[in-house]
Amino acid sequence: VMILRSRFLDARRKRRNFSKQATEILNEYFYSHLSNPYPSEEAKEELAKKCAITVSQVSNWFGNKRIRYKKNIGKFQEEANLYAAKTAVTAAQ
Amino acid sequence: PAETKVDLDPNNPASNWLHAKSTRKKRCPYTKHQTLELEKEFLFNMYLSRDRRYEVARLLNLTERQVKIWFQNRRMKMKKCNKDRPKDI
DNA sequence: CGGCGTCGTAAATCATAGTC
DNA sequence: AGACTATGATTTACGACGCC
Repeated sequence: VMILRSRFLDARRKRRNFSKQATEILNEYFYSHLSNPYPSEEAKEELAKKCAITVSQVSNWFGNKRIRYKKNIGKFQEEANLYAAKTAVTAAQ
Repeated sequence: PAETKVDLDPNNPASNWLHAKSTRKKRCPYTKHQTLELEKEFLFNMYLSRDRRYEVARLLNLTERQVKIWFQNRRMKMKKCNKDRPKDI
């Protein structure tokens, strides 16, 4: 039992990348809240539901995204423009 | 008029959400031995008395503050595990 | 007031997935 | 296959705030 338990916990590190749609949703939120990319608990829950992942995973994603973005804004410029354009189109209609 | 340089801070992207005090100690991963002993102590009791904390810190060559924070983090970890996996195995 | 509690996070690091 | 990069998760260390 303890072995099974520990294996389950270790399995958290055997991750799979999130789906393309999930990453899309998270990025849309991140780049449309670039001035304050800190979703509230409620917003996290909604994102988690839409992405079919856990709230913890949403928190992890934003933590990683914020630090990696800040560390190299240039590298994310193209991505930033892409999502900025996308949300602009969405807002337009 | 090139102006091709990347905007590290001047532009509007507004990365005002910077954090991190300059005085913050760099994260220093603990050794297997330190972690194992801390885990054993945690198994014994989730909350540490002042005396016990002093002893553990001395034995593991950590500061009392580090031991205190380790226990705080460990309790949060336990809580998070319970939240992500409510059911029993 | 002082010290330890939780909560949310930064930053570094880990471990594996994905790509070339 | 192997080296290298991307990415999700975990580990230290605090700041903010709460309670006694």
